[in-house]
Amino acid sequence: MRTFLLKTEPSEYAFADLVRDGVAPWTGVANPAALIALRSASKGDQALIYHTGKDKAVVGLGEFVSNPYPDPARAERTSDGLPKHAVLDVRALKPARTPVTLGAMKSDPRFAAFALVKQPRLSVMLVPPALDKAIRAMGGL
DNA sequence: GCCAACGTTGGC
DNA sequence: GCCAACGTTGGC
Repeated sequence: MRTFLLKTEPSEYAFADLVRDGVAPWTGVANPAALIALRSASKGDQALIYHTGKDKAVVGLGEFVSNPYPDPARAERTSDGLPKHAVLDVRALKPARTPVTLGAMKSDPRFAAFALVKQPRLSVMLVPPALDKAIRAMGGL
């Protein structure tokens, strides 16, 4: 089981919406690096859900309940003829007891090399196990 | 195939 | 609301 971080703008789709929906396809990933990360996920992997905008914090935990599959809403193909956009179904597991803020991660030297901090605009990334543990400990997840 | 112009993301 | 960082687009 690996853990990924998924960014979302809460005014568009918040963790609370995922809790309400139970399971939802994680759509809208267009950035190539984010798509590579998303395609590397599999059923059973977990996802730290991060709110951009005003919150700027990991606010909850989810779990992938499918493997990546082509986004049925997007017809674009790569030059190889493969579907360009991928989607996974995510199930809400639980909210963070305490949101883990970007500020808290930035001020913690363990996170210095973390993609969330180092690579602006990347919306899907693998979370290294040590940082996954740290975030879960900090957030009560 | 380069790269200038433009668009988007997301923290500040 | 601003703008830095990065992607994408399109003319050449």
